[in-house]
Amino acid sequence: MDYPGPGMNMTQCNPSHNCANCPSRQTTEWRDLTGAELALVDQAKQTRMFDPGTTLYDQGDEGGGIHCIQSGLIGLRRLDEDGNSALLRLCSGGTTIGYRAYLTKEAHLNWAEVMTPSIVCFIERSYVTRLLAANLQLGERFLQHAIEDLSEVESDYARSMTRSMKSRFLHVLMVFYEQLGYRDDTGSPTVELPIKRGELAEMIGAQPESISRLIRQVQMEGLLQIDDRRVQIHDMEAVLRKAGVTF
Amino acid sequence: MDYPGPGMNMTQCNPSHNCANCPSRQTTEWRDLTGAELALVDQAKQTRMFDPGTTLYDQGDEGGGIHCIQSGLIGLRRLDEDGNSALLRLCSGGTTIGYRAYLTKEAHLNWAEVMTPSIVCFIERSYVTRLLAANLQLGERFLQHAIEDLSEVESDYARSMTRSMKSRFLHVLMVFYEQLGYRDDTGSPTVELPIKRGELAEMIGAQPESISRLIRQVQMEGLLQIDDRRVQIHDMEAVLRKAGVTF
DNA sequence: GACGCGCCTTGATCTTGGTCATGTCGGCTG
DNA sequence: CAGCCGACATGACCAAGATCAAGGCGCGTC
Repeated sequence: MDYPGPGMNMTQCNPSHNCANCPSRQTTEWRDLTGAELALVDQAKQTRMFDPGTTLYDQGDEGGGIHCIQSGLIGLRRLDEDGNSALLRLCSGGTTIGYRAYLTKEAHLNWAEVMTPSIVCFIERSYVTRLLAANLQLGERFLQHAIEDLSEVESDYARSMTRSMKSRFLHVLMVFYEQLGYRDDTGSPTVELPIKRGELAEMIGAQPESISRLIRQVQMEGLLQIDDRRVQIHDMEAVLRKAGVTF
Repeated sequence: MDYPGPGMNMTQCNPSHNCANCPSRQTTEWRDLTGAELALVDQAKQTRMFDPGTTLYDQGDEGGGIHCIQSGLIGLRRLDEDGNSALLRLCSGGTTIGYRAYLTKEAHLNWAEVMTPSIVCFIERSYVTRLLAANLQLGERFLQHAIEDLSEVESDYARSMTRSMKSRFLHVLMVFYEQLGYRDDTGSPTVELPIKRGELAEMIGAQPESISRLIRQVQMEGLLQIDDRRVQIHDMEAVLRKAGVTF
């Protein structure tokens, strides 16, 4: 595991820090653990740095415990029998993944691939079990997480059945803008995409060539401009409308 | 509300029965309630019979409480801004729906339409809250339900991105066969579809015409035979393979 | 510098599925 | 019985994307 190089878009964190001062903890299930419980997690967790392209767990692996992303970007992929892969979701710092396989005691249904240099903690099954028994709110937090994931996937699913590639493409751009967007020097809404073209394609069930064509098309329509991974939105109104985003 | 007519494929149930002897209760979240808790549900619940085409709740409605399907078939639909509708899921007896809106205190994201004559109980928010406080296992049951729904929707979502219409069509037929299938006099695997063509189309994000064409196509390939709503599977092996079902 | 490689783009062509128009069948109603 | 309506089927045509093939560009390595 190399230390992530300069220029990478990630929070620089000391991997040997403890949970009590983890910048991401407040958005995780662990947010209402007591000091003693937190100390248990600290003692139990294995913190590691991962390079892009590496794997946290494979589809079919036994779900030994829970991964807690401190920083970076993790993609959850699903592979079907014919080798087609879909990128179901991207998870960044402050998210736990693998909780479903833990709770059902079944194998992972997805495959977790590191997309950008990441720091991820792993908490082994037996410790999670102890924590769940000790802290009743923890179970509620997992329920809440499951419900949020469910809402989001269900929306994505409905969208995949009713909207065109273009609409879905614009939608993922808007999701990235919501998470990472800013205004550039000229005041234009701008966002740096964290993933490459082929991965964008996998997010909407398209081929990479279609993404290229969609980019050209929406640029010619004057909706936005994409250079490399920088997206400048020129007509936010129209983009939101075509993406099917409600106000 | 008329009493469902003869010939409909539904469990005949006295709508004024109590939960303790409800045939569907063992598969619901209420399965481990105590006698006293069950009595509370009995007192609180409103049981009604619904005709096909009627609505349990609309997308956007406030999620007042939880619906518990005793018998019949309920479709959960999602409508987008342009009026396109997707049939996300079918729920039958022994399932609770609307728990997400209850738990998040937000509006229903979907729209629940009655597909076949159904008997459905409604339990008002305040009673569910009392039950959740009284019985800790109940929360776990909802967590379990959310996780099962999540797994299923995620699989459907991945399938919608990676597989063709034909594969997805065969897949829904297999799901129906799994739930309702039987062997006819000649021993052929057979299933009576509970919904019409247009609704099959909505389940896979297609148009009704495409379903007609798919039917003709798979019949000509010798995979199966469909007359009206009766499906006879001739080559189960091939159907399962093309549906992407793993053994 | 030459080469290879990954990522991206583009064009040509083909396939899939959508759209539109029309027709049939069966059941229901005046 | 005539007329109507909803569900389904079918054909002709069109459009959105996939597929296949080729090439450009940036970057690391020998």
